Amino acid sequence: MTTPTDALDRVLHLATLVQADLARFEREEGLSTSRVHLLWVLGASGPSTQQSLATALDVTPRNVTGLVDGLVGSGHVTREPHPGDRRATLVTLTDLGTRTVDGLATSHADLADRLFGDVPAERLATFGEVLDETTQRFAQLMEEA
Amino acid sequence: MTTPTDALDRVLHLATLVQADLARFEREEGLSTSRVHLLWVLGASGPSTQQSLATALDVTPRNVTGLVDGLVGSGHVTREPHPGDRRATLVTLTDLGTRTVDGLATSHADLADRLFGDVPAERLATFGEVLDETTQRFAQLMEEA
DNA sequence: GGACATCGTGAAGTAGATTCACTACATGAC
DNA sequence: GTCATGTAGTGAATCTACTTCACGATGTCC
Repeated sequence: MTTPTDALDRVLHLATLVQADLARFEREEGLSTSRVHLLWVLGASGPSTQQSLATALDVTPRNVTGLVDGLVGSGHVTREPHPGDRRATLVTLTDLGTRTVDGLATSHADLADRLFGDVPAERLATFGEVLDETTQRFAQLMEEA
Repeated sequence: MTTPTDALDRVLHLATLVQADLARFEREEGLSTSRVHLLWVLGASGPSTQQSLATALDVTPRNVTGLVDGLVGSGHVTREPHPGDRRATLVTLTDLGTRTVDGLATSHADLADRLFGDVPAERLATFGEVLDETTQRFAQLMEEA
């Protein structure tokens, strides 16, 4: 018998394990969680201003300055002038940065396959549906509060 | 159709949302994530030496010193002499600390109920089983590496 | 051409975390 | 007993992430 608390605890437990795997990736690449997060967002959204990165990462613009400083230093991104707004800079992935993001995506998909690849389609569908419903329910709870 | 990557992403997404809810709790209590984590461990294991806390939290003993300093200051824990080992100190929850841990447990169970309480038992069972199998598969992958 | 908002960054400070060195105590060998 | 070695906690110094506040340089709109 699975209780609601069981279910939540297991979700959190799995998430913790996956985060540990991410930490391994970070160690191998010599990058911190925050910097990898920034690279990931940059890979998803393309060249971005530091403002938009700050919004996406939910941190202050000042913090992004520091993270980008580090990533410029390690050769993962460059600061390019923004065409059309001389206040802003466009943070852009270098080849190294692109390879890092690709590697992360590959490793992520790989892990997903190894974890869920053998689950029968029907069970996986139920699993996904329950998660979806739950996430929606969560959003609803947030609105009420 | 739910793909393995979908499934993993949704798990991570839900975990992120739940963590946001935890952050709300922390703000309300005026505590940081690390300190709440320490309180939680302390609640689960009872009075502990800083060494064992360091192991449980997977941080250095020096770091525990700082966290306990803060929690002593806020009145959530006390440092008691260890009976039988004068090198060690026993970190113990105060009444306030106990109430905080209880509040966290309640809020956690509450959230779980609101998220999973309406899921039919059979679907919830499947959900729990898939998570369990996956977590075990993860442990197996770690051993191989 | 002002008034006002926006983009990035210097300065200063907080919290979590680390390593290294050191003191106090414990323990087992002799 | 005492001596060697290991363990518990902490001071000092340092790192990263993060914040707020102030400020200069641009953009925008009437």
